[in-house]
Amino acid sequence: MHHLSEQELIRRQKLDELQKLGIEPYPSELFDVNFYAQEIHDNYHPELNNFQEVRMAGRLMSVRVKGKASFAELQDASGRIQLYINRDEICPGEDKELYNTVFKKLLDLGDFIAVEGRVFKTMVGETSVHVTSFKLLSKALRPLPVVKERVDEATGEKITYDAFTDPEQRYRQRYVDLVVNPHVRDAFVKRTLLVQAMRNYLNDKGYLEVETPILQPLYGGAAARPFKTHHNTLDMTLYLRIANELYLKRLIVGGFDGVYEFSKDFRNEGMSRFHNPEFTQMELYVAYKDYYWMMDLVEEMVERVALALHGQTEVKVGENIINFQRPWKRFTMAEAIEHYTGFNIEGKSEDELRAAAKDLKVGLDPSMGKAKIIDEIFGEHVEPKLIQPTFITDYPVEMSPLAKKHRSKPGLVERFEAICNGKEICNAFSELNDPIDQRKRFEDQLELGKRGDTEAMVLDEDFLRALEYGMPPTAGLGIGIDRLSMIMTNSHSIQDVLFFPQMKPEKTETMTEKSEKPVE
RNA sequence: GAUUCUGUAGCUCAGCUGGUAGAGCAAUACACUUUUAAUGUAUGGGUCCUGGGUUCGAAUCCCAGCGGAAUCACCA
Repeated sequence: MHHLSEQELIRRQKLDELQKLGIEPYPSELFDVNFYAQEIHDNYHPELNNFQEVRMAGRLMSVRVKGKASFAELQDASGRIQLYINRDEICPGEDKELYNTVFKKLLDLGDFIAVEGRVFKTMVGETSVHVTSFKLLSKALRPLPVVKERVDEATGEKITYDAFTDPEQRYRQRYVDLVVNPHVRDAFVKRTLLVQAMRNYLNDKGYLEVETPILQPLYGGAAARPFKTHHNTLDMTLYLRIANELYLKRLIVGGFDGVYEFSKDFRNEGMSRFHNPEFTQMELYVAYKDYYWMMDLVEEMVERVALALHGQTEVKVGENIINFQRPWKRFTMAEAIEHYTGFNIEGKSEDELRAAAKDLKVGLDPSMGKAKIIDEIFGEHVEPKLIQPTFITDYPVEMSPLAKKHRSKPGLVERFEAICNGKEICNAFSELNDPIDQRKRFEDQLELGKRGDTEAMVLDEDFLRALEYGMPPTAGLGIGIDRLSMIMTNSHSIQDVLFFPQMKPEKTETMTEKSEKPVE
């Protein structure tokens, strides 16, 4: 156990004293809450005399003792409400111990308590609960950070004092962050609303939410390095999925018309404010559709998400106001690159592209093929400039081994990405369903792998077998839930939309076995 | 991985060119029956991230390590 601070020792002493008084600090029986702080604030009217029998529970977040009466603040799942506690009402007889000792001395900030009482407005106009009885529900042995707020009378702005801001502590002890930083809680609620809005939209369309393997014998469906693990009984290598694309397509082969999955994916790559080793994508596959149709769906779905979260299509992100109202701009990749660099990539050889990249000061390494070079130019000179939601279409075939050849433009595939606030938020294609072509694309990937591309895809023989049985023409989509959440909640870092972002171990002693590097 | 910044009380932070630690909130005690960053008075609380080095003397200077943040590069 860690070294106990003075305050922690005092709280443990109080625990003993409570028990000596016959008060159980961690009672078992339920407490039947009938109202939350928010609904009282929203609906209490003194002239209606409503909320006269409330039972509430939550954390005690501040106490102002004023002699024989006290004010306190109770924080429940919806917010805070002030409590008014009068000694002689809590303790009608001669024995004032419940007020003088239990309430004033043995309760601490952070304790969970239950109260019963009636709602009223104080002389200053603060809606409060006049407490008629209270009960300890759970004693807190560690002090929470004490964050105080004041409303500036001149400007009406909220001023926060002693905010709990240290990023390391906030992420490592997210439970504390959530208790004392209401805006953190709001961002996570919005993330959940976002997922619900998408799920409702997809269910309304009649698509089937499914689950596919996270542990996969072959990793596929994206260009990324995987996490590798081992199954003892089967004595075989398994990978944590980097995508679920190939499994969802197998389900389309199996006869489902529309399937989707909110998928935790894992990529063994660098971390940054945009990247966490595990992240969430929603992948959707719909039979008999193409990528034009899918663009319409994405616009409609994301617009609906913005409306669900903000009640409007405009969302403030950093310095920008982003408007998700349909229709979004659409450019081909060649158009976009030419627009921002003046260079036309169409019909160029690898050497010509390499030379152009050099002129544009884009760093390359020798393992990069034609497609990768184009991707680099795009990533450097175009993507960061696309702030409003924009579709980029028609990618080089080499960088899209699972997308169908373009119906009219040789060397390209029917693929689009939506870019927003300078970052990709989704990736979609008319899915490649020609098994002969798919096999050739996998073989090209193997070649790239031999050239040193560690993210090249591996050949999945079972997936090819499925395609050989026949897959209908299908439109597919992957949409990054974390990225979209960041935009929709105006979050600077992915850590602000993940409850428990990946971090280094806290102490060297707690460090588990140092993992071995996989031998490739 | 590179560069820059950073680690002091439960929290937020001061601490100058080296002289053995400070504030506000929180805690403890007392007062106060409609306060709200409540107030007033008093008190306690520190492995100054860790380990070395320089020095009569290190929170401060130097080296190494551990943790964190920002920016940059590859990936969603």
